[in-house]
Amino acid sequence: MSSDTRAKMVAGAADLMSRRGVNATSMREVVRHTGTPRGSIGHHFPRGKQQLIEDALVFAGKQVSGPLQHLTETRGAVAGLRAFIALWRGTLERTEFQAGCSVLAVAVEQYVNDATEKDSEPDEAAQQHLLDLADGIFADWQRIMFTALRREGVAPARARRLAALVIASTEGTVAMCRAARSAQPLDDVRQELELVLSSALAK
Amino acid sequence: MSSDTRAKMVAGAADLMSRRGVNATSMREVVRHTGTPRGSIGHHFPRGKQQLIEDALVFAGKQVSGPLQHLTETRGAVAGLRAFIALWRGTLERTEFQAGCSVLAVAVEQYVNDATEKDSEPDEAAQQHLLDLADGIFADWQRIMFTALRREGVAPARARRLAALVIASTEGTVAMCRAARSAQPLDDVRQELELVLSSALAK
DNA sequence: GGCTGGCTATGTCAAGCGTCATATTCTACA
DNA sequence: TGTAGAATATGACGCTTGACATAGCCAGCC
Repeated sequence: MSSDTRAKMVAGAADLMSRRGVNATSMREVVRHTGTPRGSIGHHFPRGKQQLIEDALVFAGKQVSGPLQHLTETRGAVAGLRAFIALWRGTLERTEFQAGCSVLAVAVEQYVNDATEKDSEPDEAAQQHLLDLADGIFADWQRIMFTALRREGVAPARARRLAALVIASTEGTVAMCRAARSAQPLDDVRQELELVLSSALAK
Repeated sequence: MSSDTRAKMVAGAADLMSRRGVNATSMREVVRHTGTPRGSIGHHFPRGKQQLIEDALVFAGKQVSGPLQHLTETRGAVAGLRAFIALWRGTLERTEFQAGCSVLAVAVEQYVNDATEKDSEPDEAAQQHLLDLADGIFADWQRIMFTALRREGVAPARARRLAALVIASTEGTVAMCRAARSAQPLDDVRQELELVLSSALAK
């Protein structure tokens, strides 16, 4: 099957991006890492690395939003928060704190493509597109948490702020855990976030 | 003065790192961007790019911890939180949401040096050192907030958790603001964090 | 069988990278 | 004033990168 190769490339790119970031992830390393043929890149990704990154991003986004959506719908906002954090904790510990969030990597870095030429600007449009994609994924996660809070009676504005707090603090904490090679910050933040959410729900 | 050139290189590297990330920041671009002589790199940074990054990191760390420490000491934890967030908001808006936090960039990326050879491992020790540095800076900011909370009567364990929440959520929010090209998440998160802190202080 | 079209394999290319070596200029002190 | 040492300028080297071109493979269908 052909799309098997393509899927492996996308997953491998997402994995490498979450470990090394966007610019440190080369297409050659993706194929090395996944055992996929180098020559197939041009076939599956005619727009090159930019396209690979885009696909890897939405892949990574769905990997999170899937479980998150399911759990908030079946067991509520607090359970969703716990699952969200547990999911990142799992990623961190499974990889010995080497992998983080590839969406955050895109939001923090600036993708620069070497093989672009002579126009005045490097590739501002491409970078904007990646940022739009990352923004959309963050917004997606936030919307899931927002909906769960609304369903449990939290006022719209408050729900928006709380959802932003949950997503942002978790993302930041994952990066800090990577630096500290410890999951302790995640536990600390989870504890405080649970307090905040349950107190907002009790009102 | 010689150290003037050196200081400009460090500041320029910190700025570029906060915009593009570690790997997308080349030494050639640092000297281009700062108008400093390329040949001086070897003089001021005998250990090369690794050393430049390290110096830029502690430079960026101090730029934040200075004001943060001063404000928490003179006006308390909540004022410190407001200043911390206002500081990042200023950076975001001044650069049209192009610059973020260079410490976060180090925590999210993996620095890979091209010009290393033939040993089995690339440069694991160098990367670990950068992570240690970033971890130390995060811990520094956290300690300042922790101390302020303690001074205002918050129990040690709680103060540690709250400090972690403040730093992590702010870092995450800054990255999200970059992706969204909007400071709205920062406002949302600031509002919720103020609620949390003041309620913890009221106890 | 033969052919066609989706894949794969491999090599080349220009450009950028960090580092090093060398040459030149500047500067401060004897 | 003379001179040593710091600072700067410049070019070369080996390497990797993304992109592209060419050629080989191997199904499925006439």
